Parts: sequence; C-alpha cells; structure tokens
Amino acid sequence: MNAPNLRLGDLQLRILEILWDRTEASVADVHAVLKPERELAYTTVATMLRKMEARELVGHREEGRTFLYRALVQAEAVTRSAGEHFVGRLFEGSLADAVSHLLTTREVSRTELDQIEKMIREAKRRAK
Amino acid sequence: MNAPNLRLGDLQLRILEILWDRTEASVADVHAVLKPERELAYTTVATMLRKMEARELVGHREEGRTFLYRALVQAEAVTRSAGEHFVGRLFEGSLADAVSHLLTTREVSRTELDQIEKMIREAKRRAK
DNA sequence: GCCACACTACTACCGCAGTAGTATTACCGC
DNA sequence: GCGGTAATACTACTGCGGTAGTAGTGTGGC
Repeated sequence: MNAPNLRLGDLQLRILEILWDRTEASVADVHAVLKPERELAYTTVATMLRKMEARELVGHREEGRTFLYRALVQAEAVTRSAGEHFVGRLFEGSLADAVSHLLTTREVSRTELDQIEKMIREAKRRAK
Repeated sequence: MNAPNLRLGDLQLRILEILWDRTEASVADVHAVLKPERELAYTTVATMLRKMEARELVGHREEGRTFLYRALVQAEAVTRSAGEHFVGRLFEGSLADAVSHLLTTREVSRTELDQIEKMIREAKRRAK
C-alpha cells in the first residue's frame, strides 16, 4: 500500500473531486459532469481514469460492462499534501508567512476574517 | 511583457529562489548552491536556465564568456500565483477553509498563532 | 438473430520538466 | 602559440499529464 504520489494535475484533481462527491461514478458520469466546463472526448476521461488507476489514485469495480470508479485517496490527504507543499516549499514552512501572504494578495471578506480569527482562538485553546 | 506562465517545476522554483537571493548568478554559482542538496550535472543547470530564459522566467547578461542570470519574475508574483491556485483550486476560493485546513493538519506554534491573530486584526482595521 | 450502441483497451502524440552527454569555442597560463 | 579548462550550444531521452482516435467486444432492442 505504498502511499501514492499526490502530485496531481488539474484534470486529475477535478476528476477526484467528482468522485469524492458521489463515491462511485462511471466514465460516462464523470464525462457528463466535466462536459459543461471543458470539452473533453469521452475517451480522454476513460484514459485518464485508467492512468489514475495505475497510480492507485482511483479503483474500480465492474457492474456489467461498466466500470464504476471510486477515489482511493481521500480529499484530506490531497489537500494536506498540497498544503504542505505550499507552505513548506514557498514559505519555508512558516504558516504565518503563508497566511500573511494570502491575506495581503487577495480580497478577503469581513466574514472570512471573523471565521479565521475564531479558528485561531480555538487552536490556541486546544494548544494550551 | 506578456505575463509569463507561472506554473513552475521544483527545480525551476529552486533556481528562482537562488536568483532572488543574489540578484545575479552564473551557472556555476547556481550549480554550486544546488550541489549539496541535489547531485545535478553542471549542464543540467545550464540547460534549465536556458529553458527558463525561453519562458521569460529569467534573463541574462554576458560578463566575458560567462552568463550572469537574474530572475525576471518576482517572488511575489510566484507566491501569489501559487496561493491563488491553492485556495482557488482546492478550497473553492475560501480562504477561511484553506486556513482552517492548514491549522488542523500541521503543528502550529503558539508564536505563529499569535502572529496570525495580529495580522487578522490588522487586516480588519484596513478593511474597515 | 442481427445490428447499433455503449464500453473498455490499445496506441499515439504533444508539451514540458528534468536530466545529461557531446560538441564547440574562447580564454588563460606558461 | 599551445594545451587545458571553463563556458555555452545542441541534441536527446525519460516520465507524465493531457488529449484523442481506432479497434475490439459484449449487450440490449427489435
């Protein structure tokens, strides 16, 4: 069960998101969801899923002739890995630097600030 | 000045970091810095720099026979682009979700929490 | 029973990061 | 001036994401 490599391309991530939403999906399902956002050939989706299966990102079972794919990696693991890469690689592991950067380079709503503040207080209580 | 594509590989990012540190560096300089962390052939570094120049990530001037490279993209631009991708792609643009995730999946020191809290308060004051 | 359709399998190709060997050239020391 | 060294230039190859065409095959409708 070697931990799968979690460096994902955009399409791969998008496909995983779809699978996380519905736990199981056929190629046709995934293709249908993707259809409005990007014009991809059916076979492209099928090929991608097969490649992802080779990397153990997804698995499948057969229902008649149809493959039903499901995600083998958790959203949690993917976002954690991405977060580690983001903070570790670009801010030398300093979460404060990372957050600082995020705060200053984008529009942040008052609501979001409140939410984050609350989370900080909670984290402090836990860490106490 | 077409905004260069900012999707960077690991080595490219590492090289940029080196250039940000010293404003100008020869291939030998970059190679020397990289040496302890990864065993790369001199020509690999040179090739990478040439490829990065083709993508307008770096530029160079000649000092005798030697090329002195400098970064053409700012650290700011790279981290902002990465931050946008991180928050936008993985947390549907919700900074609060992103921060929440970062807080819960890693060790965060008390000091960092304090720093972040302070930044939040400041952001609020500014946004007021 | 046959045909069209819906699936998967296989193959191929592009672009790009990464890696590095070989060729060429210019300069410096003696 | 000659040889070695240090540069860059060129070429090539691997791996992988992304994209898609074509081939093969089983199934359901009529």
